Amino acid sequence: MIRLSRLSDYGIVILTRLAREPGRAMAASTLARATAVSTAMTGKILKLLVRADILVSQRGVRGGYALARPPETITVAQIIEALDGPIALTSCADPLVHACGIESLCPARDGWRRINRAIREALAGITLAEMARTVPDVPPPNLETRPRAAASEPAAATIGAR
Amino acid sequence: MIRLSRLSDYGIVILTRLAREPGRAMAASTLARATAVSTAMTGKILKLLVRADILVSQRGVRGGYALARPPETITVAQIIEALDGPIALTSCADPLVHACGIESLCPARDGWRRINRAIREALAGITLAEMARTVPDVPPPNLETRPRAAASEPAAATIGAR
DNA sequence: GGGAAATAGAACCGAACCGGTTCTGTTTCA
DNA sequence: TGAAACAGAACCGGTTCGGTTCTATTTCCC
Repeated sequence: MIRLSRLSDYGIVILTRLAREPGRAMAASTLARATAVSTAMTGKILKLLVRADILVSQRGVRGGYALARPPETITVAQIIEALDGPIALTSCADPLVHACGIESLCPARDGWRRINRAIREALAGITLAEMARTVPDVPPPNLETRPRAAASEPAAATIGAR
Repeated sequence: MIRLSRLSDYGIVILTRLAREPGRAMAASTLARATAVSTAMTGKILKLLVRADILVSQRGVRGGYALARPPETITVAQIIEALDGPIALTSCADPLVHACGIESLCPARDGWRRINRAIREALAGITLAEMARTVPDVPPPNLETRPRAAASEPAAATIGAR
């Protein structure tokens, strides 16, 4: 199956959490608890998202992370690109990389490009705001203090059956 | 980056080749030569595609592989599912698997489903016929006898930059 | 009828990649 | 000045993937 790396997987969960209170900044440790993603992993992800200008960070004692822009303007495609690099099923379609060697002959060349574009557009069409909006009406019961037990299973669990 | 396994990568190339002459059956070795994919790999892929009813096979001396249906009815989604299993970026959205543990709380749950659907629809919207149709007008110069040199690079080469 | 050609299927292996951790450095605030 | 928090890089073990190899079975043709 096509699979999303856990980095992106967790990243989206974390951002979704932040998007529920767009103004508020939260510390990495708090976000880790809120999403049941390990603190180390959370930190790694948050740093990557800062570099991609999706988050802004405040260092120091009262520091934390907050969305750099309104969640309506952040797309899933941007998040995945920030965490896992360019969205392209095959580099065949990447005009920069010439790994193929038989590009000019490759009968599927244009097809690849088409596929990649379809995927990218699909992911660019979903905003973080939409992701956060789909939370059930019931205000999720105080995730922050949820017993650590639930954390044994990673938040947005794993990947397709192999 | 979201990445497509080489199985699917090569598979699409191979099928594209077959789709250029939908009626004709070709031996695995011939297809391998035509696509510059190793014979072993080609064989593996072809067998999987037969199991998925995308190809039909004829055993024995004059055997070979041919499309089981017109290329217009074969979608990229079907091909990928045949070779790599179900298309789902995360199993979070798979109603069968309950790996998450905190499903009912997961704020991104519906979002995942939305993402997965978008991807699946994008891939289901591209048919093998379309892939094959994009071959440049120039009839590709007799791939069957192309010098083996070109095969040092795999056909539809690799995957996003890491 | 037998052998060659071709597919079917499973098992196997090395290596790259990924998920995850740890450590050190820097910034900020009280 | 020290604790809390972010920044960044290095590191490591395990899983998975790409690819090969081997054996069995089918079919055609001489």
